[in-house]
Order: sequence, then C-alpha cells, then structure tokens
Amino acid sequence: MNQFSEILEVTSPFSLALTAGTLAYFQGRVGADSFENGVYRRALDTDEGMALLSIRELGHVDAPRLELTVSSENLVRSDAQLVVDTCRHMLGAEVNLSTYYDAVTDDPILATASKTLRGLHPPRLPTVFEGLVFAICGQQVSSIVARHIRTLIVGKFGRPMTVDGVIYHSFPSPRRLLDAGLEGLLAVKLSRRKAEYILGIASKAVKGELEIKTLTTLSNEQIVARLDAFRGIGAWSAEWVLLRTIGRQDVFPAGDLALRHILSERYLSGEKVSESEARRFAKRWIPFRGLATAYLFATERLRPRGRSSGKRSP
DNA sequence: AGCCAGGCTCTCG
DNA sequence: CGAGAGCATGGC
Repeated sequence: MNQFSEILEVTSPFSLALTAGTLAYFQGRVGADSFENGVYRRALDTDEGMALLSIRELGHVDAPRLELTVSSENLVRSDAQLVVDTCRHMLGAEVNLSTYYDAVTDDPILATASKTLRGLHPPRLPTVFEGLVFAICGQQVSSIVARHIRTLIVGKFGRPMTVDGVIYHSFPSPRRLLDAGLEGLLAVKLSRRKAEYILGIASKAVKGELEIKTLTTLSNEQIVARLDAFRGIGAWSAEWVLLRTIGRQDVFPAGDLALRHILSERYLSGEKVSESEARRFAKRWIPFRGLATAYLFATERLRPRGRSSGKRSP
C-alpha cells in the first residue's frame, strides 16, 4: 500500500462538512461514502485496482485548504491528476457560491439557508452509471428505503478494499452488476422491474454509451432526451443525473414529490403544488434553480423531523 | 393493518 | 391518448 497527498483547489466559501456530509447523509457510512471525524472517504475503482480517497479540511470555510490522501496498491503520485479531477468534480469544487448567495438575498428562505449552509457545494456522483442506478433506486420509494437499497448494492457488489483494517467498497462497476444478474439484484430488495432497468443501463454502460465527457458537451434538454430514451429512466431520473452527476446549476426537478412538498410548506403555507405550478414558481431562481434545489433539500435534512426514535430495547 | 414514499412502464378504454 | 394498476420495502 502506498500513499500520497495533494491539495485540492476549491472555490471559497467551501465547507467539507456540509458538502461531503450531503453525500454521506452528514455522518457515518452510506453506500460508498463515509464522513467520520471530519474525514470524507470513498473507494474508487481504477484501471488496475482500487484507490481509497480521504479528504480532510485543514483550513476553514472562507479560507479552505483541502488535503486529499490517496491510498492504493497500484497508483503512484504521477497518476494523481485523474483522481484529483474526480474529487473536484465530486465536491463541486469550482462552483461559485457567492454569486448565488447574492442572487437570493431577497428570498427569506434561501437567504437564511445561505447562512446556515454557507459553503455547501452541490456534490456530484462520479459517473453517469452510478447516477442512473441511484435514481432508479430512489424512484417512488421513500428516501429511507432508497438509501437502504443503495447501501446493500454497494456492500454486496462493490469491490472491497481494506485500509488500516477497515473494509471499504467502491460503487459496483457495470460489469459487476451484470454479473450479479437479476437474482443478485432481487436479493438487494429491488423490484423485478428496477432490477431489469439497472441491467439494461449496465449493458449500455459497458458499451461506452454513458461517458460523462460525451454528455457534458450537450445541453440540458439534449441530455434529458438521451437519458429519457433508456428503459426505466423518465424526466425525474434524467434531471437527477443532470443535477447530481453532471452538476448543472439551473435544473429544477419539478416532478419530485419531496421538493414540491418543501415548496408547499415553505412558500405556500401548505397548499398543494402541481408539477407545472412548481416549475412556474421556480422561475424566480433562474439561473440558479439547481443550487436552490440543493439548498432546499439540505435545509430539510437538517430540520429535526419526527420525535425521538428510541428503538433501543428489543 | 393499511397507506404512502424524492417514478416508471405497461395495459386498457 | 389519458387514466390506472402494479411494483418491493420501511415507517408511521
């Protein structure tokens, strides 16, 4: 095992706790992501093996200094650039939050969120394949169920790697999910339909039809149209990829039930909002609708919901 | 116990 | 075409 470290360039303000915390649901391990004791970690497959990324904050929100440490059997420092690029992509490192914050000062909800969530960059998943699989897992079911299934997929089919006595799993490659087959995917509590969707997407991925570099050259509408043509992918899932993998900053997934619920509670005193009403409402946030979406979801996550879940005694 | 969750496809009128 | 059933699972 060898290790090397690099400093990641990020645009200030930047909060690792909020940005990585969003990936890992703020604390602990979820799927391929973990955020514990101030360190964000993720295992990645590489050409010849695996690498564990560990990112920590050495500075602070307004003078960020992020240190990336790469642990790997086969990577050496000269291979670092690809890993550094992946990290910066995942952390939304280049996103300039200041212009967004300036734009929403007249919106009481988002202006408050700008303060409590200062430095939250919208995080991204590393590949289109992972984004699509995550979206499929999230279709229709509650976010708790989706999270559970994603964690099962990673734990069961991701490649394992042990570092300092701890086992990490990468998000499974398309090949590995194809090998898992229908039975394997049914075993992680996916419906038969969703398992079929994922296998279909995986076979497209191994044929090289999901290259992120190809997609990023296209417009939002073109990307949605292309992804929407895949079986199992509709507008909601395509927009999810646009936001959470490609990282576009002016996308508003008006079909999202939870987002409409937030809109209704925060802005419309509980009145129900249809998809088209939500889309119309969100026009006020152009050209930052994606950032507004990320901040709305994040405030909702931070808000204490439900009561004390005291499930101690059996 | 049911009903609903950060949808989508397929099948019928 | 539009409407509606069906889907797996965890919480409430």
